[in-house]
Amino acid sequence: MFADVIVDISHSEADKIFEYSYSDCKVLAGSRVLVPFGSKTIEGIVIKTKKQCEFDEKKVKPILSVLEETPALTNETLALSEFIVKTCFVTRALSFRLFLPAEMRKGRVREQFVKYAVLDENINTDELLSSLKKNALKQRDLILFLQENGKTALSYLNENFGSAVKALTEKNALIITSEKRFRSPYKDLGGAANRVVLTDKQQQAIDFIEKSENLTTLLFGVTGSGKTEVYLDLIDKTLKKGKTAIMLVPEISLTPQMLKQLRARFGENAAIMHSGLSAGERYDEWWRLRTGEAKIAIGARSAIFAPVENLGLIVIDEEHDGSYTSESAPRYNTVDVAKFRSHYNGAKLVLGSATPSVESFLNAQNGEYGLFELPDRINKKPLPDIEIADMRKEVRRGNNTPFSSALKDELQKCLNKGNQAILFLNQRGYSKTVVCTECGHVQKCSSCDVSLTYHREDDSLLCHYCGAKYKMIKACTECGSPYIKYGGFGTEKIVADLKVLFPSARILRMDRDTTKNKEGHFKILNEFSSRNADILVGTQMIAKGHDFPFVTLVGILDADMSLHFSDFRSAERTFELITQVAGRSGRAGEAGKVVLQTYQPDNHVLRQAINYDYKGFFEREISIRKATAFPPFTEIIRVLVQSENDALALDTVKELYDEIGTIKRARENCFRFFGCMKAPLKKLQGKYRYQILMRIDNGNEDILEGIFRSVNAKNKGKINAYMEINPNNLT
DNA sequence: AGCACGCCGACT
DNA sequence: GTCGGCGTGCTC
Repeated sequence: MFADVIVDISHSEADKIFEYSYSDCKVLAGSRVLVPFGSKTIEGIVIKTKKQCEFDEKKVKPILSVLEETPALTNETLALSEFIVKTCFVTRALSFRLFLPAEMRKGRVREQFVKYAVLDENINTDELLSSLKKNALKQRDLILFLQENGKTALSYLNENFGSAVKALTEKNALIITSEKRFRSPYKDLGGAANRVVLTDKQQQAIDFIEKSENLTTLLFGVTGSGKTEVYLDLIDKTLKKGKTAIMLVPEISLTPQMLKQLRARFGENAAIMHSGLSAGERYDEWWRLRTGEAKIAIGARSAIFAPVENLGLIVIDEEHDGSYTSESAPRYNTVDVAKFRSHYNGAKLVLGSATPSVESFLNAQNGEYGLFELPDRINKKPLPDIEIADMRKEVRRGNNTPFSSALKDELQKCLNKGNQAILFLNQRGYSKTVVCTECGHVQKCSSCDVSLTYHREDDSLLCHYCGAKYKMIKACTECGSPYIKYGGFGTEKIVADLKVLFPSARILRMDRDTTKNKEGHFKILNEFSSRNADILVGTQMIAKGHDFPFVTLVGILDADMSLHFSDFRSAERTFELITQVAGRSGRAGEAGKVVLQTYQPDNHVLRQAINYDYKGFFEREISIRKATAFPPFTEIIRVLVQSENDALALDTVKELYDEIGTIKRARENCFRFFGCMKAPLKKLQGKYRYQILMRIDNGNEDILEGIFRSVNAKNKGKINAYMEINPNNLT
């Protein structure tokens, strides 16, 4: 017999089928195998078995061994991997890695086995008992114990019966078996599940999704509308039908509270796939899903590749979230992968969001998705009032602090009442830039084309792009002047200023710097939710998911920041961010309040956000996208070329521009160049970067293949070139 | 990805 | 004359 094998080498030259022979019937499609390849032995995956081989039979080598008896990939995941190869332009080896826990490759994790002992059934226990010496009481007890309890862990017996175990083993009275043990994380988190009675609206949502003719439903519900209960109930129902489910949440939402809730509700049926797990735990959770012992896969983006069979439901919570698109190859789109699995299995797909991506909402309007709305908060509390603070007026009045007078007043009121406040600023560090007042020189990173951020905590200058750390300067590095000015402010400075304004307030800061150690997030969130602090200052990461009942004030310090990105999605991002952050205010007790500081108070995105007018925002945004021919009506393609050698990178990008130009000429009507230029970040981590931006009309994705081949051919030596489709950020 | 084979420049 | 630079090609 022969097998088509893909070897675990992610290189275009090795990205093809290699045929091997075998006689062992354990070789199945999807099996991981060990094969000789050139002078080495490597791992590979069988994609097909067959009776005839197409290659020169004399040269075909045999498969050395099958790594796991259960094939790691199923028919579905094999097909899905083909889909990834075709749509993400990656090698098959790389696509397979999505489906396997990292620990599985190169045998990095040893499975844990537990030994059990049981009395040999062929032995007459009465005879055995009477044959014992009178003082062999322990052996007697052990026999009686095993008679009563049957198979028991050897470690337990050794602990309680000591040498008697050894004695009976020597008499061949015991049969020792070894069974695989699964480490199950968060096992102890269980507790009583607090069953919530569903509201009529939630029940309607469930009925709608189940009865809908569309496989996909967009569940459009404001923050706090109880989407999670809808998901959990749907999962319950899926399990009762004997099917499996996948639930995806943004990485940041996988809090211990959430895991606890899920464990309480689903017990061992849930497998949690989380970056915080140890290698062994992750590996075991994967196998629990693969063997069907666990039926629900819960995790961030990558959990969409969970090895479950008989899939009945996929839930993607916070569907619009940026973390669902992969930043590195394979650059897959999670929603597209979910659609593939949903179609393959006839499984329902639920996309939930308070601020759906314009693409999803358009699909819902077109009737491609079902649409169900949860317009009210579950506690009937109105969404908090958002007040705009015009920072231009503040500056005119001579207020150069990061706080508008409105925000200061509200903070004071909030603290007086003993409530909590959250201040949001998407900039960590103390000051964004360090500028010389004499010559105007701005301190820059030596390997990136960006200014350095001052971090007062460790008195250093950090590059937020490559992580480089420099000593804080005493004088300008250009002119030697000691007069240095700070430009722009970050979370560190906000905390420092707050301490002056409100000396008795207890303040916490949550950003990448304060959460870098393990469980850092949870410690801060715990401190805050147990009311050990009054004000929480933070970046992006405080925006979603957390429910703090005593927060009555949210301050958005610089609402404009995300509007300035040269990205077709910046309006969408801004709307989403404001809605998410505002949703943290007034969740339980009294009505919440939001102060939004901006230099462009008339901006339509901000106006619509403060009125929670998603549909108004959508209508406007979608008409702009249509008029300007941007996604979802077209696809934006970006080719990036980078090299430590500036001239080489420039030459290469020009060559590529010419080559792609040839492709374009054959398809003029649906292909447009935006140009060939320096990347917005000309230099990053010591590499000079150039890009080609272009766009193709929907339905012409076949063009991508040719572009990809051109781009990939440049990848050798000191050149790194890659292609992105609808990139999330243009840096 | 590795490793072999192969064709041109600086030495024991 | 050889030793060795890494450019090109192959691995079932």
